[in-house]
Amino acid sequence: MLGHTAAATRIAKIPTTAGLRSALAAGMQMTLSKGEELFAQGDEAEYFYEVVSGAIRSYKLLSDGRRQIDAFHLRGDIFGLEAGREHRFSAEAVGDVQVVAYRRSRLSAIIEEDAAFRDRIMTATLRNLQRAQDHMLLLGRKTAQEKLATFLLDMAERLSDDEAHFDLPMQRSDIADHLGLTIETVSRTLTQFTRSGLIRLTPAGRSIGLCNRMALKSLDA
Amino acid sequence: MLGHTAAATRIAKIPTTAGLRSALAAGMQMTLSKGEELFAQGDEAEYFYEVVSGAIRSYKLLSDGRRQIDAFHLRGDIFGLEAGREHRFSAEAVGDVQVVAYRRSRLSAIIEEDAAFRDRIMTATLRNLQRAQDHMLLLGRKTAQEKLATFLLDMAERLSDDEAHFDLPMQRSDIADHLGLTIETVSRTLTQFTRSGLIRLTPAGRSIGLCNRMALKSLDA
DNA sequence: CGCCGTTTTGAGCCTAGTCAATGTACGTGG
DNA sequence: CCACGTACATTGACTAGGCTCAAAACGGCG
Repeated sequence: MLGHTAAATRIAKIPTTAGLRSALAAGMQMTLSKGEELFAQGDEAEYFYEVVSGAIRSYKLLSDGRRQIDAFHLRGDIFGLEAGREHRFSAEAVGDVQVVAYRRSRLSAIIEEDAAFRDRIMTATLRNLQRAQDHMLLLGRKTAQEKLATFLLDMAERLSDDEAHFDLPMQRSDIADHLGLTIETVSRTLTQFTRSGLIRLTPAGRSIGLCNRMALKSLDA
Repeated sequence: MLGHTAAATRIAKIPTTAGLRSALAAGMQMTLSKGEELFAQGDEAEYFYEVVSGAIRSYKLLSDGRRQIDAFHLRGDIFGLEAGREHRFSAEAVGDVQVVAYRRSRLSAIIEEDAAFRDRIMTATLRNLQRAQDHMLLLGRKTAQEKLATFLLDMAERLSDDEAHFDLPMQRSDIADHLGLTIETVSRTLTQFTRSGLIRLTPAGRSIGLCNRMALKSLDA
């Protein structure tokens, strides 16, 4: 039904470098290559993560394979912290990725001792919630054009310095499963944007230039 | 375009009773009647809230009036806590509601001193995030039938003791704006469920009995 | 009893999905 | 260096699920 592929391989959770954030909030740095799975829905939530470089997609699946990517996590984002014992969604590397893993069992100790780290966790969690709320509005109420416009502006803000040009780390099927569309609709809408002079696409389709941010903003509703 | 009505009136934020949770986590109890607004998107986020009884809808609007209700908050739910200074969504009473308001400015003090309350806040926030993630899957990838099946099972779990019979606090337009559908589709799908013997609807359409939870579960995907 | 808000039902349409084919970039090995 | 294979993206023709517009039915309440 949907463009879901991702034959991800499980990665051994072995730290490559030991990064130190603070005495207690020690994190293990790890590297994942394209498509590798960080954790799967149902896995014990022993760690939570911070992205150092690259992009992580976190997603849920329906029994028949339909996929919803609820977020792309980029540099600085913290994710994978759970209220319960198990991860409620899966997470994979979109391209090559570096993350820092924090032990959840140490969380209460960290929170008790390190006020700054506690604030970061709380703020990051609240920001994830905010993003989720914005995204529910997009999924439930925006048209395909509006969805793509919102997505492009968001990616420009998060990926580029000049807000005008950036390289998408993910492929069309990821975008489709994030926006609740099909790859065909994503492709068609981007072509339409190109023809209208809103954006400029490189042949490979991964590099994007925003030519008319005003028009995109107005499509964003 | 959508079934959005809600001519909500602003409520004066005056405590009716003073409820005490713990020495520091003092909350003001307040009562709202049907349709009253607790706060609006853009308001300063001076308080966050816990539902004592009734239901709160929290939602976002697009410029043309399209509405997405991202959550219904029922007894025990905590909501309205923000990372920034402003509320990122609006909140209204679905019916008559009692809530407890906590001052956000006291939050850091509370967190510092009261470990149990801190855990409740953190857990509540993480649960809100989990609910949001589940709901994104619903909005992005489920059919109308699946959406309604999921919704009914969720409401049964949260509203009824026997998980078989309950009264919906909200009207069709609320359900529609929560599930990313129109009121017509909600109504048609419920009629269809009734004809298939999955549920039983009282004339008013607000009281619902689940006759075949198995079948609903399988629709839930 | 009659009004008003809400829900239900009906008919037709449109946006996005499905199915299928073609095009393009890139890596591999002869 | 080029032929080939694979994965990804684009385009086209057609379909369908859910939306729109419209009207009728229903329930609650003054």
